[in-house]
Amino acid sequence: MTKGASTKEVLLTHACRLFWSRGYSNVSVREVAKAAGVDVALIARYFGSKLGLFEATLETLEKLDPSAFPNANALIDTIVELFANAPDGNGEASPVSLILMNAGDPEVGQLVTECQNENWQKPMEEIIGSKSRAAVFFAAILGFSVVQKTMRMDGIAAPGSDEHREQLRHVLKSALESPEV
Amino acid sequence: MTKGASTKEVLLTHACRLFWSRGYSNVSVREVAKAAGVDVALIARYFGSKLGLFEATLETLEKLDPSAFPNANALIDTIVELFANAPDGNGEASPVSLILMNAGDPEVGQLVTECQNENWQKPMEEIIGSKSRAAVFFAAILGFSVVQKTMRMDGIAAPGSDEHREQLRHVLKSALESPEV
DNA sequence: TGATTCTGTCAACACTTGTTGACAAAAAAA
DNA sequence: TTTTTTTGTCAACAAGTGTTGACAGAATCA
Repeated sequence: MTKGASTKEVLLTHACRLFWSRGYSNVSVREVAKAAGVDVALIARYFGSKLGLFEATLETLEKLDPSAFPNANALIDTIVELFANAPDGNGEASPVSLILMNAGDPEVGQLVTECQNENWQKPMEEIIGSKSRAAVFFAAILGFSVVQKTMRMDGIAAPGSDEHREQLRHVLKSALESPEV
Repeated sequence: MTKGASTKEVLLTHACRLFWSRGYSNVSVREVAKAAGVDVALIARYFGSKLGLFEATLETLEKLDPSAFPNANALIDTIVELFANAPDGNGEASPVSLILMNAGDPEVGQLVTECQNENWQKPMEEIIGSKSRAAVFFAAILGFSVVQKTMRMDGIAAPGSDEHREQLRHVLKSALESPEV
């Protein structure tokens, strides 16, 4: 447990790691508590409930800031580097794992969908300037993320390599050229 | 319950619908049994266990037959029509929801990954003739599927419309032009 | 016919789940 | 100091989980 961090913070840290890698329903509050090295009851105290804890993990996610990107190409650059520098797949949080892994539970699924919409989708639409292209753009990110991080397909080059950057860049670039509807 | 179908078949039908739409861990055996209108114990009898029942649902999935596709364009045509004619999102089985919804449970995740690999990925590689392009191709299908069926983004045109076909076709076509690595 | 297998019902099992409230120790405030 | 608030511990609850075995009726076979 991180030195100096409060119990609440420690719980939140481990909850993020566990929920984001294995999904809401595959992680029990007892497991989170154990990982954090504290008692289960403290989750109820600090976050009200398991769902409250999950919500708190969502709130730690940063919102994409449209003003930080002059155009869509700058967005692509950032995303490409983000994927290139990501540790390759072990319990790493990614938009996609969050969304789909939790789509099975209606209550949780709605939380995740709203979070995705506010933090990523809307800003992307603003940067890209097209609702349909933004949707296709996001689909590309999502698909690539799953195939790379979750499924570890060997058709995808090693993260960090030039080939990997080219693959992802090509996908994102062509998403921006998708037909507007 | 479908007239004339055996109990085992009825169970399997409802298991497919439930598991594929909400994921393994979000569906209990009692729920499957109730939907099928039979007793819970029959699941153990006919399928051995819950995991056995899930495995059985995977075995009902058709393998993609490479010999049925002279080239990659034919594959695209088929997929585009598949998506166009799909009922829009209610508990419909799609490769993607299967894969990610169940990635949280190691045991289940492995089953799904193997199934995907055998039934779809390998045949696609054979048709496309490139491992890396096949991976990107699959990523495109996956991303598009989630965004359309699970998230229902309104940037994606209505399934069945010409615009929808154009969107998907563009995505798949450009995946085939991705850099080989 | 009787015997045997198939099919389904029921109650219970051992276990995990999220959640709660009583209680103690430590810290802060009076 | 005494009092109050914070922080953590413990045991237990009610509900749900997958699974099991004993049992009864129906169907099949001898």
